[in-house]
Amino acid sequence: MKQFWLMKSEPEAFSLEDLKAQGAKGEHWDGVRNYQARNHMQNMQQGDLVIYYHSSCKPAGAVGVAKVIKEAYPDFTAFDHTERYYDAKSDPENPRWFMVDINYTKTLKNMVTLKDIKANPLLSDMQLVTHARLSVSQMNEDHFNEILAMSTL
DNA sequence: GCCAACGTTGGC
DNA sequence: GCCAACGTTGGC
Repeated sequence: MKQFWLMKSEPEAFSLEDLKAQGAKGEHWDGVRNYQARNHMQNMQQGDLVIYYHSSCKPAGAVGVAKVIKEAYPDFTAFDHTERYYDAKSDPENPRWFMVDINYTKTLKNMVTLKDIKANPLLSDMQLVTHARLSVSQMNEDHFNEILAMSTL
C-alpha cells in the first residue's frame, strides 16, 4: 500500500530546486538523527510520495512533491568523523542511522504555507501540525491530496 | 536573534 | 527509572 510522507529541508542547505537538479538519480537523505524520523524512513517503500517542505525560511511551507526511489539503508555519513552528523555510537556493523533516496517529482503551482496548513481543519491531524519538530513525518492520502488541491488555488 | 517545545543524556 | 540539564529545531 502506498504511503505518504512529508520531509523538511532548509532551502539554504538543500532546496527543491537542488533536488530537481539531481534529476532522476535523486539524492540520499542523510543526516537524520532523530529516532522517530528514522523509523519513518525505515517504513518507506519505493514509490511512496513525499511532500517536500521548506523549513526555517519565510514563509515555511510545502513547495513540491518527491518520490522514494531507494528504501532505507545505513547512513554512511554517521561513520565519518569529518561529517557534520558523525555519530560515534553508530557502528557500521550495527548502524543506528538510516537514509532513503528520493528524487524530484514536481513543483507545486503555489506554495502551501504552514499558516495555510494550520488554517485548514482537514489537515489539523497531520503530524506536521501535531509534532512540529519532526523532520520526517507521516500523512495520509487525503492530506496529500488536500495539499495538492490547495496549491492550485 | 529569540524563545517555546521537546528529544537526549547522564547522574543518582 | 526519574528527572534536571542541556542541545536542537523551527516559527516568528
